[in-house]
Amino acid sequence: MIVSKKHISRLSKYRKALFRFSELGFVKVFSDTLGEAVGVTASQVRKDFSLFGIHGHKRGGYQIDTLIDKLQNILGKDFEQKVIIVGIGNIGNALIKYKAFENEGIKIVAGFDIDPAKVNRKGTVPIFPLKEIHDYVKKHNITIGIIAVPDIVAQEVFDVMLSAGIKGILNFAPIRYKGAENVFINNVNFQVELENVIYFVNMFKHEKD
Amino acid sequence: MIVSKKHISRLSKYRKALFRFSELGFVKVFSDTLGEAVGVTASQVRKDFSLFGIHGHKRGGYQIDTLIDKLQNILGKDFEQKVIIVGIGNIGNALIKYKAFENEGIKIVAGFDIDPAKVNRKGTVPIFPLKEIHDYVKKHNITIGIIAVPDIVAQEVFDVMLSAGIKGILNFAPIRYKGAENVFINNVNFQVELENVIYFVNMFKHEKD
DNA sequence: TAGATTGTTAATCGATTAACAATC
DNA sequence: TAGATTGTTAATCGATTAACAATC
Repeated sequence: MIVSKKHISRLSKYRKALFRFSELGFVKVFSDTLGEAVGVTASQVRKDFSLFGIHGHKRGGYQIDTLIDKLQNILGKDFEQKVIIVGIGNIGNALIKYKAFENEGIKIVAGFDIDPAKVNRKGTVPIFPLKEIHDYVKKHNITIGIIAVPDIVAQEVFDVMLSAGIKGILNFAPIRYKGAENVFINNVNFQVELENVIYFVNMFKHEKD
Repeated sequence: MIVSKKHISRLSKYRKALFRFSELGFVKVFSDTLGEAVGVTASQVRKDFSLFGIHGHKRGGYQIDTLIDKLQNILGKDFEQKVIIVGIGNIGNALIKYKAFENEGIKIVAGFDIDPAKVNRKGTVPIFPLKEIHDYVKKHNITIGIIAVPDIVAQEVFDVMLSAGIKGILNFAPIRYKGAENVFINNVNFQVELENVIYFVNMFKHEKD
């Protein structure tokens, strides 16, 4: 079987729950306890671990610290993951300041924007002109980027990022990219997510009639 | 069959593509054209429409404007959807300023925060103290809210929102809420989304060895 | 009419859950 | 040993795709 986004999303949640358990002083955990903490079945937990070659002890459950180690490794927490971001607008800025990344081995090392007014080479996270992205990415061996630019320029920015060597993108522009064969794209679309809430709330409303 | 998040997300994308087609002067569309534009199969398109009672013409495809009308109705675009947001930090602010909502029948009508320094009753989007949320939501009959507060206060904020009458939440706090039986929650988790990109890029890297 | 496209049913694929033998 | 839990296989569930009769 092949690993899917759902698998990684669950591993991420297991990891988080395990840190909580560990802080509470627990040393081992059972699949049903962990499943309950994360909101999945015990079967799901064991199946997921099995897929990634993670083994527990019959009757003894899983050792929390070794489990965390394995998940750290799978999720790329052994090294700091360097990420760049293009588009220093509202969302770009929010992500740069997003605290959760810092403690999670994810570091936004630089931002890029076409607007010269946004450039700031001396900030905690330096912001460079977009045209410098190629050299920066090559020089620092960056493979992951975030797109947070307006729709109209998204394809153009995407092309530049790919040619610079970016292999994976977290994309906030509601766009289907052309030439996306050799790059992993993960889309986040606020409008779609909100429209889901709107639909299901309205459904519930009408159900009651 | 029951309607899922995936259905609504696809309808949202069909809708967007249809507006593009319409602007280009097209009046009808076939399931395979629309599918290609959105990145799904023609079967999927027809199945989706069928589920929502949307009918085309054998041999004649679907009339774009009536199709748009139906989707507008399903996705709640007949009326302006009023939304409140709690937590006026980086993400909260970014969402308030997010342009895409404005043209899409979604309006963030008010923000709430515990920090008195954030309060601003006269802004384009007024910001009120959190304690006023109950009265506001009741008075304006709001059912949808966004949570963009730090993890530690998220459950508390959630409880207040529910007691005020909120029925659907777009949630940015990486938290599983207690007492979430009668409310629709849609979670957005930047860390998990980025960890997915990291995992699949690293996989690709190691595959090449 | 011949050809093309819908709408729906059947087949396939994938993901989750249940069951249970292995075993600590 | 008896009881509990893993790890894996089988069963179920759900979502997507294929196929094709209906028909414009």
